[in-house]
Amino acid sequence: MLKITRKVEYALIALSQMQMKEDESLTSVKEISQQNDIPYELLAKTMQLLARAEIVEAVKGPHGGYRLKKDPTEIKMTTFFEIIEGPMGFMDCYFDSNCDQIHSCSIRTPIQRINDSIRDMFNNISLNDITRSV
Amino acid sequence: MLKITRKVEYALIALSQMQMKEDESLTSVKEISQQNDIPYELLAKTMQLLARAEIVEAVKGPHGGYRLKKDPTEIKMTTFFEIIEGPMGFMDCYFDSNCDQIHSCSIRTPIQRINDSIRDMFNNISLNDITRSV
DNA sequence: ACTATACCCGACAAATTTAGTCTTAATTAA
DNA sequence: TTAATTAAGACTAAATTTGTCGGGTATAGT
Ligand code: FES
Ligand code: FES
Repeated sequence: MLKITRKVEYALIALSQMQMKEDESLTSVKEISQQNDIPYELLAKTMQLLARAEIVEAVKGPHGGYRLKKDPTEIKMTTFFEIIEGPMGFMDCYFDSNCDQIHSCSIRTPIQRINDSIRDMFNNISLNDITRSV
Repeated sequence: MLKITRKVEYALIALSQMQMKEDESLTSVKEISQQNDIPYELLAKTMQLLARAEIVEAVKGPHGGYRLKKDPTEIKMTTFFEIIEGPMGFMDCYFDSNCDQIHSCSIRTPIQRINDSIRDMFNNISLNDITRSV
């Protein structure tokens, strides 16, 4: 119930490796997947999500690959998670508000508070906090 | 990836309702499941978990049911979650430590930190913080 | 003693979500 | 032109969550 998914894990590993390299240098999916024994296709799709969100920049063709586009210091983990997995909520009732019991529900408010706390927490952790080498 | 499960949700609703009643009074699974439109069998199994963990006390026979056994103020949410769902970790590698990459893994330490933050957070929220009426 | 009502427990099945695969583009360096 | 790379989406497989079933045990009321 509080577990990171593979896609997030793979993305973090990838970005972490990219950050260890020189600024403008490119890293290919093949490289990362081989070095870390990550399924190529899955990592590829995940990198595409990051590219669409402009976290990384893609360069096609031979010797192509990805490089960082945004400063990881400026990216909140909340944002990062949602890029990869979509909206993040501790309970369903906040997104699909077609919950019948929404008026009578006794735990809605306190769960909402927890939800906010979790978001606060991840708003205050940057991508760089996880992917930096030091 | 950060979502409460039904079993936890149902347990919280149940405990919340029980807390609204008089101290020694009993509440049956049937009662809770009907009033909140929760699948009877699933709620029953969930209550059994709480009974085994001595969060609640079961009384068998006609007019039986459950009553609170421990003070909800004294129960950490971490404990509560783990009673219902088993060990809670942000990444698998902490429990089944048969991860090949555990030595070379670049994100292990930072993820560990997040894991600790989450646990800290839920160690500082009591069951009562969620189930109290006021 | 019998019966109805409650909790107990584990095995099963269905539904949902996550993980992984495959196929077909589009781009570009050499 | 060819090989290497990203892009995108459909598809399958595995894992997890959710819900069901069938048989127990205990006990209050009669
Ligand atoms: S069950 Fe939907 S708001 Fe509580
Ligand atoms: S992948 Fe297992 S410790 Fe990082």
